[in-house]
Order: sequence, then structure tokens, then C-alpha cells
Amino acid sequence: MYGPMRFGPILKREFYARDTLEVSRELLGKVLVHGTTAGMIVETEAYPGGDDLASHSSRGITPRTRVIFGPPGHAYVYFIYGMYQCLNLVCEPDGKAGCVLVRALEPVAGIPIMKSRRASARKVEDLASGPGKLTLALAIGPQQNGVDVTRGSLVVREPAEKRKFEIRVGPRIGISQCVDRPLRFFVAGNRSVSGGKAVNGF
DNA sequence: GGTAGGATGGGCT
DNA sequence: GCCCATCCTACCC
Repeated sequence: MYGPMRFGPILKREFYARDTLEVSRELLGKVLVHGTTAGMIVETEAYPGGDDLASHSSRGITPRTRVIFGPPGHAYVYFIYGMYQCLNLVCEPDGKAGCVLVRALEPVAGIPIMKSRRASARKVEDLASGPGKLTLALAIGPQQNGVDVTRGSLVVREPAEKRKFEIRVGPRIGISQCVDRPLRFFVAGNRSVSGGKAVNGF
């Protein structure tokens, strides 16, 4: 690599101001950057709101879910299972709910720092191979809830060079409602995708 | 290779 | 009081 932050342009707000499923699919292969750490997005899930009871926003606007109804291109970070944070990116036009859960990254930059934050990870591919793991690896927490991801220290960029990959689709992980909707998207065969062989078929 | 059980605390009914 | 958009460890093939 020629420099630690040599990526393409930041994704603009118009990228996010679209259908949640479309954005979920197109985020694969983009690079999530926070400070000096970065990873390529290899797994996402769509949470379109409305009648999708698995979506936090399906029960309406609350203090927690307010950001999901706000302008696109912002981060929705929530606390789960008493110890982890999950990162979502808000989609759809302002006023309409919809967000994408970023579920896994392939580490690209700042790997030594990520290792220090993820002492239990044995391999580089496991540093950010899950929604709770990637927020630890990139030090994303409640401070980032509501921030604009089209400018500032937490952004999504085009990759330095585009790679070809096959996209697979399946049911979302860890939910109890709407379990049959195929709203999980991942890069086929990528070692950083969460879940392993049983879930992903490789 | 695989899985069962526990950690741990905010959000909402 | 119950429900989680999870992860890690121990343990078992």
C-alpha cells in the first residue's frame, strides 16, 4: 500500500437517500473508515421499517429510533445485549424510516490498532467479522450515534480499486420476527463474513 | 469441525 | 419483567 488512507471519494447523501434494500446491496465492497482504521464492507442487513417488525423503527419514533426517521447518510448506533454496539447507516428520504445494519468488514487499514482493541481475535479476518466486533475494532460507540457519515471522521468511501465479487442473499441473523425475509446480503466466500460455513454455505 | 450457556444492561410493555 | 439486529469460553466430537 502507498498510504494508509488511499481510498476513493466519500459516498454522498444521494447514495443513502434511496430504497433500503438497494443501499444494503450496494454498500458491499465500499470502505468504512473511522480515523486511521478502515475495513471493506462484506455483509449487511436491510431494516426497512414500516411493517417489518424486526426493524426498531417499526414501532414508531422513540428517543432511540428518532435518527432512523431523520435525514439519510447518518449513523444509528445502538446498545445491545448489555455490552455491544451495532452500527447502522440511515437510508430513505428525510422523514421515512429505513437503515442498513453493517454486519462485517474485511480489515483494510489500521490492523495493529484493531488487534489491540480485539485481543480475543486470532486471525485478521476475525477482527471485524460481526456487528459487535466491527464497532470494537473501529472504536464506534454512542458518540457516533446520529453523526453525518458524508463528512467527518466516520465516513464510507469508494474502494481504492474495485474488486469483482458475487453477492449472496439470505435471511437476517439473530431476529425472531420476519425470519423468512431475504434481507441479508454478503460477499460470497469472504472469510470475514459472520456465521461461518453452516450459515453461508462455504 | 461443531454447539450450549452465560455475561450484562438499556428500552419498552 | 421480558426481550433482545451478540460474543466468548468451555467442551465435545
